[in-house]
Amino acid sequence: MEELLDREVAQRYASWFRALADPTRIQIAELLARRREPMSVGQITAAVGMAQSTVSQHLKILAEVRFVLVEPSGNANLYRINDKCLECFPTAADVVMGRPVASPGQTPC
Amino acid sequence: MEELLDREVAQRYASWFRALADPTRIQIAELLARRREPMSVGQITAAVGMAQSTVSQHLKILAEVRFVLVEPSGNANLYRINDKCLECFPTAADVVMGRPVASPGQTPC
DNA sequence: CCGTATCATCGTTTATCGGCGATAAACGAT
DNA sequence: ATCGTTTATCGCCGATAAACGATGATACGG
Repeated sequence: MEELLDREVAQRYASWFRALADPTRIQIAELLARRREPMSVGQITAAVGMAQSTVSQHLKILAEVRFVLVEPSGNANLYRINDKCLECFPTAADVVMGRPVASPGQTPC
Repeated sequence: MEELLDREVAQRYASWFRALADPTRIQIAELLARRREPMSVGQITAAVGMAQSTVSQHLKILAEVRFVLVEPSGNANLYRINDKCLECFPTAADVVMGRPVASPGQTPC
């Protein structure tokens, strides 16, 4: 009879980790995080060196968990890192790995 | 021609995130992190409420990335959280999300 | 030595993922 | 209105993952 982390919270965290459970998405997220400015899908595709449809799919997955944000600009779609996740995601990693957090029992974002 | 995070580093980070890309493994890791003491597979199985073989498989995945450590004790196998990953994993999350890190260009562990 | 307890591994089934090419949809410009 | 550009979506495939039951290995207690 051990207490477990609430299943729904675990589900949410798992979805965040799953979004980064692919090396290409890691590279895309890190790229967008380093250049703080938005990038078009074409630029990202050129950088990654994979098919455009593949990159678009990865961006969709990253956007679903709101690690990246979309902003249509004229014809192109611009993606940028979500500054809020720059905080809440590493904090979630702390929680899972057992590091105490400022407001206990609260989800980090 | 954009610079990307090195593919091998991205692969390693992705393998870490993938290990936590499942709610059951999140719960197991958080449980082991909260109780800092080792637990047997039987105890963990009872806590999780899934088949023993399933829990064993999850523990194997967590152990492969060394988030948890195994220590055979008599008959039972005791699993505990790896204190070193309590540091390096959230740091990896920082790197991916673009937060500057103490020694740049170095992997966190 | 035998039985029990504990855990890992194997084989199976079902579902999801990651990649691609092809196609559709939205838009600006001509 | 049509064309070219840009992005998203669809269909497909091989590979991987998650769950289970059954079987196998290893240690302990009679």
